[in-house]
Amino acid sequence: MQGAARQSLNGGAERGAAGVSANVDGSTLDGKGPLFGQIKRAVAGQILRGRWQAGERLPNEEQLSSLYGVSRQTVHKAIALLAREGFLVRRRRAGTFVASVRHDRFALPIEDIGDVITRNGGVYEFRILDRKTLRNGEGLRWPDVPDGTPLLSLDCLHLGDGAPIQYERRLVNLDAVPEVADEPFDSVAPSRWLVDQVPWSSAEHTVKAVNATADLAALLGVEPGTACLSIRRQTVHLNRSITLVHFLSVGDRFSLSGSSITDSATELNL
Amino acid sequence: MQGAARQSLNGGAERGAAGVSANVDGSTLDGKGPLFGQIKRAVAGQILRGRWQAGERLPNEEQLSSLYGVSRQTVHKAIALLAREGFLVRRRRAGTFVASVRHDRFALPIEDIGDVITRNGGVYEFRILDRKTLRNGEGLRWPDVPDGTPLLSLDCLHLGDGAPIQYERRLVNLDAVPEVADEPFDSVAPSRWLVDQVPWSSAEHTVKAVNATADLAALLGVEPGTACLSIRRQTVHLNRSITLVHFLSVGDRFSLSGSSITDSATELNL
DNA sequence: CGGCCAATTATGTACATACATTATCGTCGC
DNA sequence: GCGACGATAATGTATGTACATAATTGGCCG
Repeated sequence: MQGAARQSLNGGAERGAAGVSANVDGSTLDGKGPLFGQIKRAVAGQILRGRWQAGERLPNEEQLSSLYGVSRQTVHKAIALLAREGFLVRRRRAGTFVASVRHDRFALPIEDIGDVITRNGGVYEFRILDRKTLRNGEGLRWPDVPDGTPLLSLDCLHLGDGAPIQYERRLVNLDAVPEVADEPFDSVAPSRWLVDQVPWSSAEHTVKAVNATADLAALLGVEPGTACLSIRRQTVHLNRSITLVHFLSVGDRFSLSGSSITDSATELNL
Repeated sequence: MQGAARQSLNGGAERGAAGVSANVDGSTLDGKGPLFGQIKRAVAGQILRGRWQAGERLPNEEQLSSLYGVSRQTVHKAIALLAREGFLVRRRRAGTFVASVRHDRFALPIEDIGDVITRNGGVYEFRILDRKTLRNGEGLRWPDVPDGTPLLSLDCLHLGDGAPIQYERRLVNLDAVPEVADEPFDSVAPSRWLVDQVPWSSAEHTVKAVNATADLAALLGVEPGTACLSIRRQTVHLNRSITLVHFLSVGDRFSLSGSSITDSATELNL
């Protein structure tokens, strides 16, 4: 059907011929989905199968367009996407190269702990252990926020089926989110509330492993020294620091898992 | 200069006029960088500043194009990118909507431990502690690979400035990567070698915190029970499992850090 | 020989146009 | 009223064309 669509799109004859010449070279399009996607798969396939080696230079857009029998823009779109996904590196005038270093990242979901517990069929609760307002620099300091800024400090415990899973220590910038001062957090957890209130944001994360202190161990109901996953997150919105939060989770009750960021291979069905 | 470029691109008069009409609506382009980027910033700005609320419907491409005084394709490119980045949701015939749920993920870099140490000015070494070949199911089992598959098993220690940083326990599928059998790994570490050999792949990861066992603690030179970051990674290439690796790192000598996957906000300078 | 400058080449952006695709909406007929 | 069905409105894809931008290349000149 897609093939048929293409036929009707561009009066068969010419592009049909071009298609044939492409096949000669072993660069066949599979006819599934949009043309640019077919080009992506074709090119990615060459790379994944090692026919185009790392560092090697690809034919230029002009050549690829005649090779596959499509317009340069269509090739451009496909190649530009592959470049954006990290498969290729492009340099003007120099050409397009198979990326040599996989600047690989893996993606871990940032999820509300409540969602995770609920999704896994558990019963989620949270408790606010402590709540106070203070000014930055008095007793503690949040480096990325000016001294004297009013802050809301929250200590919170998240439980799944009654068992403590995660301890949360949070600071919220009251200059940036003054409404938070009036929120009792008796039904909705702070993290959830913030997600709902502050529409979009970027964040920085650090993940490490720590041994539970005596206090923390008591809260989480484990032996002191138990390994805990520590996730520190700072959220920024419109260049203003919104919240700084530190999650501590019992190692064997909580983990992060995810797949490679470039789901291209999956996407590309290769 | 960009502004000037645009002037010369499209004979000043007409688009100049369109630009003015856009300004009336408060939707001014900043004139920095490519047009589609300006559109992205303008639209993302509306969202980030809450003028376009979650779930709300945007003007269609036609309207946006006359609003900003650019062609529909340019609008399309900008909007399609924002949609890909998760800011917008698009449905044919229905329109474009501000995404309500932030399907947020954060990205952590997967880097060669050697690179990390070297980049931080340290001296990197590694030692192969144990190397043997075996068949899957004999003594241990890698679930995603058929029983009986020949495997290479490697135990490896990574050191920074002489201090153990990370312990690596790895299985390599010899059916998928037979060349690995002949590689002595006396100068290049297994992870590095595999990255170089197996061109592209996707991977699954799990991160958690564990307490060091006595053996592990001895290897890493820490007290038994010290919190360690555990990263398990399974790599797949062309639907075949390549390698299964387990990294264990001393909590306070190693951490993962990264930023939100949608670096759009950063990208967009908002 | 070395450095500067101009030609060249490859990618990047923009517009116009056309047609494809897909839901939704409304209408017609039962 | 309700379902089928076609009109319609939105996004999605593809091509042609033109020009912008960047960087390599090579030649020219000192």
